This record gives sequence, C-alpha cells and structure tokens, in this order.
Amino acid sequence: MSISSRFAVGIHILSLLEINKGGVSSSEYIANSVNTNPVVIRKIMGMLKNAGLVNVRPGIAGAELARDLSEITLLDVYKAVNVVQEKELFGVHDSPNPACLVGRNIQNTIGPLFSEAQLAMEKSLGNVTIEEVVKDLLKKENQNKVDD
Amino acid sequence: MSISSRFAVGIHILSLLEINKGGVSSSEYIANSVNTNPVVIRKIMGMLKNAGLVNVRPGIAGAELARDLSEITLLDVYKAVNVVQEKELFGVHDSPNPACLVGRNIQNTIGPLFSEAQLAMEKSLGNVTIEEVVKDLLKKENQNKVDD
DNA sequence: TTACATGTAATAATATAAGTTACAACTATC
DNA sequence: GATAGTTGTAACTTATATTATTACATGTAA
Repeated sequence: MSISSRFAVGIHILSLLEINKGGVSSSEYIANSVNTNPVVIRKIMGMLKNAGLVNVRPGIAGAELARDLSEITLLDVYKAVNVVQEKELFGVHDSPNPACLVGRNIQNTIGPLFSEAQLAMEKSLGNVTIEEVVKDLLKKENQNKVDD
Repeated sequence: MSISSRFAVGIHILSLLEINKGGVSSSEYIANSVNTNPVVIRKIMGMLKNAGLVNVRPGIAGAELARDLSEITLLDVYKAVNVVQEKELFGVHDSPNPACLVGRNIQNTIGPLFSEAQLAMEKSLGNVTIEEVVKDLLKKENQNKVDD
C-alpha cells in the first residue's frame, strides 16, 4: 500500500513552476517533465488551485505560483491533493462484535492512537517548505555536474 | 487511501488473546469478535506467528501470546502484518523526465523527506504497547458501565 | 478412524489509482 | 467574429490491492 503519487507529482509541479519561472508552464509542458498525461496534471493542478497554491485560468496557457515558496509546506500540498483523509490513514475493520468486550471498545481505543501517529507524520511534512525542496534540487544538480 | 485494516485486526487479535486468556481462541472464535471470515484471521495469525508474536499450531485449536504484552508495541504488529513497506508509505511517480532538471533530481530530493515522515509515524506507533491497549479497553468498558 | 482445527491456494467482489479519449468552455490574436 | 490553442471535466479502461469466500490438504486428539 502506498499513498497516491498525486502528492509527489504535486511537489514536482510546484518545484517546476519555480524553476521554469521565465517560461510558460502549460499542462503539456509539465506532463512532459513528470512523464504522464496532461489531463492528470490538469486534475492535480485543479486541486492545487482550490487550495490557493497556484493560479491557473481556463484558456490561458501556463500556471503560476500563488504564494511565496517559503510559505508552502509539503503538508499544504499533501492536504491540497487529498491523498489521505483526516483520521483515516489507518483503516479500521467496521462493525466488530458488540457482544464482545474487545469488539465493542476497540474502535474507541485504537482511534486516538492512530490519529496521533498520523499527526506525527503530517507534522513532519509541515516542517519542510517547497523552497527547501527547490534548493535541494539545485544542490543535487550541481553535485552531479561536479561528479562528471 | 487507507492502510489495510489488517493492522487494526492484528491489534484486535492480540488484545482478545489476552482478555480470553482462560478460554480457547480459535480462528472461528476470533473471527466472530472481529466480524470477519476465519480464513482472514488465520492469514493474519500466520503473519503474527512469523513475527514471533503468537504461538499457533496446525490441528491444535487456539492461539496464545508468545511474548509479554508489555513487550509488544503497535509498531511490532504493524511490521508483522506487512501493511506498509520500508520507505514506501508515499508513492512516487516513476521515470520522470531525465532531460529536465526537476525530473532527474526529484526522486532523490523527495525520498529522504518522505522517509522521515514515515519514520515519525512509525516512531509514534512504537511508543504504545498492546498492554496499554488492553488497559484502555478495560477502562472504556468500565466507563460505559458507569454511564448505564 | 473420526471430528475438528490450522494452513493455504484459488477465486470473486469491490475500491482506488492512473492513464486515455473526447469534448465543452474559455482566451488571445488575426 | 473565426481560428488556434489552452484549461476543465466527464467517461472509460486498465491495473492493482483489499477483503471475503470456497475448497481442500495437513495435522492433532480422543
């Protein structure tokens, strides 16, 4: 099981918008970098737009960042692309037997524990900005040049 | 997206083994409490057995805990039932375009960030033992009695 | 030998993800 | 205003994973 790659693609898109700031970032252009279909990009872009992270308009080619990169965290992207619902990272079997002590209490006992673990993960995502991601992309790019 | 309920069921099973310590916990008995099919229980039980958490033997009815409850954490169960592979909680789009600066570096940049978030979640699970779960189950049971 | 349990393979039903096609709605420009 | 090119979106396909279920081999105790 893995969380949908929409999240990774969302990060890819925002990074690309920054690095291609001079040019026009159409869905086709972005799809070429991500290596997927332009429609997939437009769907994800729509989510990023709803979350106020990018500006896109029908008929007009190219998307732009709606906020400073230092004010967009991975958690913002994660929430924007809707990959995991609140308190639902961990699936729980429904309708356990109410005639059993464990069955009638397990959900209430497990729920908070699962929420806490999910929040710990999300907090970690909230500590990283897209600005840092872009800086690291450029750093890795330069490292590779030196290696050649 | 949700992590397979095998994890929740695994916790349910271990708790039930403790609370039903006096009786015989056959796969049918457990399935009745979880509200699922006995085969599902046997499959999960097999994973718990491989991880050294329970003792079960072919032909002999009933399973038993293989360790003290205070020495089994939620993380142990999570790993036992194999719901998330190492470093694979977050899906990443494969083969992004190597001709693009972002495309050829995004995986190496994102990877460690995703791993860190996953580890934060897993660390949280490692802080809770099944013993605590059982205590909370009993506590909630008594609270409900008072409410009646 | 019988009754009953676990182990496991095979299958079906369901849900979600990701890719794709098709087309409506919109904008700029000629 | 007609055209070319873009975004927005619905519909469909394919692939994969989960969960439930059936069937049966294997193992144990009485």
